[in-house]
Amino acid sequence: MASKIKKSVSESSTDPRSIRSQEALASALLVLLESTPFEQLSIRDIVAEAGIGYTTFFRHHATKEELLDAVAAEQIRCLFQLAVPALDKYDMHAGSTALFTYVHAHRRMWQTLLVGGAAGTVRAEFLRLAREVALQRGDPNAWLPTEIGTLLIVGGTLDLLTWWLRQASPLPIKRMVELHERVVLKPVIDANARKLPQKRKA
Amino acid sequence: MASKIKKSVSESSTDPRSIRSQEALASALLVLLESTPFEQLSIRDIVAEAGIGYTTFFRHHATKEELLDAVAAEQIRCLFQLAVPALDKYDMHAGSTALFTYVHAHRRMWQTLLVGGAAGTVRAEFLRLAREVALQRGDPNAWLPTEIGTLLIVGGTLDLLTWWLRQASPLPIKRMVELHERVVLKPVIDANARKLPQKRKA
DNA sequence: CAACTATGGAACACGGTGTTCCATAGTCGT
DNA sequence: ACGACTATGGAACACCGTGTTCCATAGTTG
Repeated sequence: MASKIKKSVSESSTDPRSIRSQEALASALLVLLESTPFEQLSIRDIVAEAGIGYTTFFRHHATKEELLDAVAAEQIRCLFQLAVPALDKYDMHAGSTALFTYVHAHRRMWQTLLVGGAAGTVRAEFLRLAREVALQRGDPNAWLPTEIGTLLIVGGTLDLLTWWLRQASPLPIKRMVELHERVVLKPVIDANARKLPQKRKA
Repeated sequence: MASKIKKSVSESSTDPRSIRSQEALASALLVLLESTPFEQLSIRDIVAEAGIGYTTFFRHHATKEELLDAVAAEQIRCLFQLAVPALDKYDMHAGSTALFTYVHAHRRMWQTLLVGGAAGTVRAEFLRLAREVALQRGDPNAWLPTEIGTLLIVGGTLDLLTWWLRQASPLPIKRMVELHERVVLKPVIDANARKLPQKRKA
């Protein structure tokens, strides 16, 4: 009882039992998300699927949203690594291709994360990550505010991905990459390259 | 007790009392949304604000989501009317300007609808309306699938609006319209118009 | 083996949902 | 103004999910 400063539930102990519980919760959530919208899941559903006790849930996460955040954040980090090059004018094609290829390879999982009720959370997390990168690279003097460029690229990319994941017989990766580059990436990159808010013609 | 086919709560009676209740609920929701995220609102909160009985709520809406849908749908229809011309290549500027002007005039309300927890619902409803329009106008042979064009324009526009509504000291309407046209509308319209790669110039 | 720690589970308080039943007050046709 | 109709408010209720506390137990570590 020495220190009572923080009761943060994210202690992430190294105890095997703790780790097992955490992983059981994470994969249980992913399994359930394949058949049920997130909002409709109760904590009891999740612990039942995970095979752990109800009380134990709260020893790891304060709410089910927190669990979702943790699960989604990890998957998103993976995807984001691949997507970053797409922000680079010269690596655009490679980045875009890697992105769609990866999503296609894990189609089912991304359907549950992007098409289902978790979409809002996922989108927010992506934006958070993207903002970090954009802050370093962004040109403060660009015609297009960095914030907006980030917003439109992340938003457009996720919209495109979500649409793609909904299709019963989806367009080929090549085609999606082409669309992505031309309608999402290129317009923003072009707008970014254009400086000259001051000297306006006529 | 003759027919029991449907218990649809959307009877929308013409009885003055019924109408008063409906309107009280709608404006109560809008008031509460200005201070509280939608998910955190209980039906009890809403009926208290509206000054009607708890039971009465269920005589008009099965869930609070249904109430939100009804309220949002009406506001969205108004905004959409103004936004439609923006989809037209030649009315683009007028449509875009009308859109941002209208939102600015009702800034507070659109903040509650677009920035808060209702954002998902609003986005979905916008898309639904846009799809109707796009289906009639869309060229099935265009390089860009109509669905995707719609998706990107609606998504991009709402992203832009949401960002704008978040700003403490927002950019002027003129500037937003310029951004909107160049980074959201133009790229899609261009992609729609041509089947070949094109050289864009500043 | 012994100290530690995570777990499972029961019991509980609390709050929101949605229903039923009924007395009452508002509405409408005549 | 009167009577038939209908929406309302409210109480009582069943039900379910959340989140806590307490404690016995099983797993972990040295």
